[in-house]
Amino acid sequence: MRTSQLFFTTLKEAPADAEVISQKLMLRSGLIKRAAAGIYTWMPLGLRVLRKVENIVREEMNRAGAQELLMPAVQPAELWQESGRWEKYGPELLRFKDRHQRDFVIGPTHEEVITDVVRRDVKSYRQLPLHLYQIQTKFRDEIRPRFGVMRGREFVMKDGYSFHTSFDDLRREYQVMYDTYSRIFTRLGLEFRAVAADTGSIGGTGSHEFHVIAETGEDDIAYCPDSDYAANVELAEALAPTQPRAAATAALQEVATPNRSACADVADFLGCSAAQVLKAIAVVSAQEDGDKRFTLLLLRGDHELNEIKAEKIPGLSPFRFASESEIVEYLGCKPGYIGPVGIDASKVRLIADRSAVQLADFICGANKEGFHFTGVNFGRDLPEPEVADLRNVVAGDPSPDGKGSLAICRGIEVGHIFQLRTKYAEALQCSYLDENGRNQVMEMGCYGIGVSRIVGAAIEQGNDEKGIVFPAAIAPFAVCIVPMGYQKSEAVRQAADQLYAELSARGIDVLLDNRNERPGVMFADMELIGIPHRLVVGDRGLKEGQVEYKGRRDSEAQMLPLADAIDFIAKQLCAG
RNA sequence: CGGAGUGUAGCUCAGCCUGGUAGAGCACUGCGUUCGGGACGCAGGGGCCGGAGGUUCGAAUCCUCUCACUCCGACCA
Repeated sequence: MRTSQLFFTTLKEAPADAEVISQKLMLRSGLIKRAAAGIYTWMPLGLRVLRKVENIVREEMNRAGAQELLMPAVQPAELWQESGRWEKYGPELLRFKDRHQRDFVIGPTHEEVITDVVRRDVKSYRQLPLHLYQIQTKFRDEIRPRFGVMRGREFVMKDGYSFHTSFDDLRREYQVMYDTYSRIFTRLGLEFRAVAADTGSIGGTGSHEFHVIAETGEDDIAYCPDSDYAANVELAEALAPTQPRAAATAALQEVATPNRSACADVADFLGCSAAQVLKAIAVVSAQEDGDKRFTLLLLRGDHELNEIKAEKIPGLSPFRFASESEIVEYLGCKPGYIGPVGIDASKVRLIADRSAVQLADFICGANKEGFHFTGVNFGRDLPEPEVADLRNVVAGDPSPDGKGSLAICRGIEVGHIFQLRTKYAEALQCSYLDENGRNQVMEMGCYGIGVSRIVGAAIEQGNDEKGIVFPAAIAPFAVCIVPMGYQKSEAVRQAADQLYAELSARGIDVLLDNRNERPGVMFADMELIGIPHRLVVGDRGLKEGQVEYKGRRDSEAQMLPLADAIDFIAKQLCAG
């Protein structure tokens, strides 16, 4: 392609509302244009990048034996009602009515549609296993779209669904996909990590997320530098301390802590560490009989509650945080000074985190505004509570695999694989006849890749002060030719045209900048849009029979004999 | 949903306090000079100052309402 034929415009300044570097650079380089909040047009240059990502994903999915299909973006409400998600999905699901007042949704995901497809046509165990996938535009009405294409409302996703006659076969395919995803992200040139994950709203058991490591990621990942353990902080287990609880030495004492309600403030005021303070979080859960059940979750003052872990405690789910008035009603005390001492165990359930229950001579609220207890001990001053893993792990915690300690980093979730089991197959009656002619519900897996998000994530990982540094595999063009005086020098024009023709003939994506621009403008644009390899053709070098080469990450350019340039570039591309 | 902020040219912004009928830089068009790191000069095109209503002789500017967008927060005591 020649720049004279390519519709692209670059900006010197990014729009003021762009927050993260990938968003700024995508807008400045003209890869995308914003149409509305979280909704973007992919311009020709950006679309080339998106297509390259898609094609790598497609190639690897096909290689793994999955078949591509394309499902509708607009889906009938009946399927969502059948699966139960019409009620459960919430406002992220964009719903609308057609002219006949029939309900529809714009698909945020396609479990319902694919299950409907498969249940209609798959009747026999002989047709299984089956893995179908699509690369398609999804819509989720996010509360706060941001970070450009990384949390857009409309986005491109590869979603695949596999169907099996047994859990064992599902697990086999799950492993195939784990390996396939690892290949995909490796080919894309991304620094990534596979992490154990919570299964979230889609449900099912067994799940891994694939994260691109980047400071601007929205997820915290706990990993062990000394082993291959990695998990989303949502899931990572906080092990119980190994040493026994220390013996009680202090006497229970009520102390005034006026206007100190936050744990850190109380600790400060009393001259100790927040780790010595017990934090009580009041939650309310609805019971089956409709009554409210009140629970105090006990954590060390320096730890954070992990709501996902708490949701998994029997009898607690679903829960919400107690309102101020409910706290006053149940405990007779304003929030900020509540604690587990002296409360009626028949009315209020006590659940302590594994680390919290380890405390001795600790500090907690006295259920009296402006006062805390010090020298508190479980078993002596209050009953032993139930114990559970309630908190987020923190850096330095022991790794759950027993091989060192955890570190925390940020990640951008670009892939997610699930063992759905029979959740949707059961709801939608997706079954087959086995060898004995018996009806059996299918086992399902589902596997997603955020195709458009990958473009943003790749730029978060690859950029410098000049602009984007694309991995070669997804750069809009592999090579650019920047001629010095294309419109003026016959020699330059001939050499540049010939290089262009030969590179094109080898199937290499090459961009010839034949604009009548000053060199600085061309250099700046080619660097901004992240072309990995650059050839500069000028009269100066041609006199010596040479052209200049510079890799996007190189600090210095080098001269090459003109005759060797094509082979040199081909070699660079093979090298990665 | 709560709080804060911003809406003026394609992009970045000034002007608003103290009302007098719209500006700069970048981008765009033409001409000329320039030409291996985002050139310069001259001449241009482009804005219902987010929308509606009000105050006023007169509103981008003051008041009210509305819409859009952005940021922060949404219970961790």
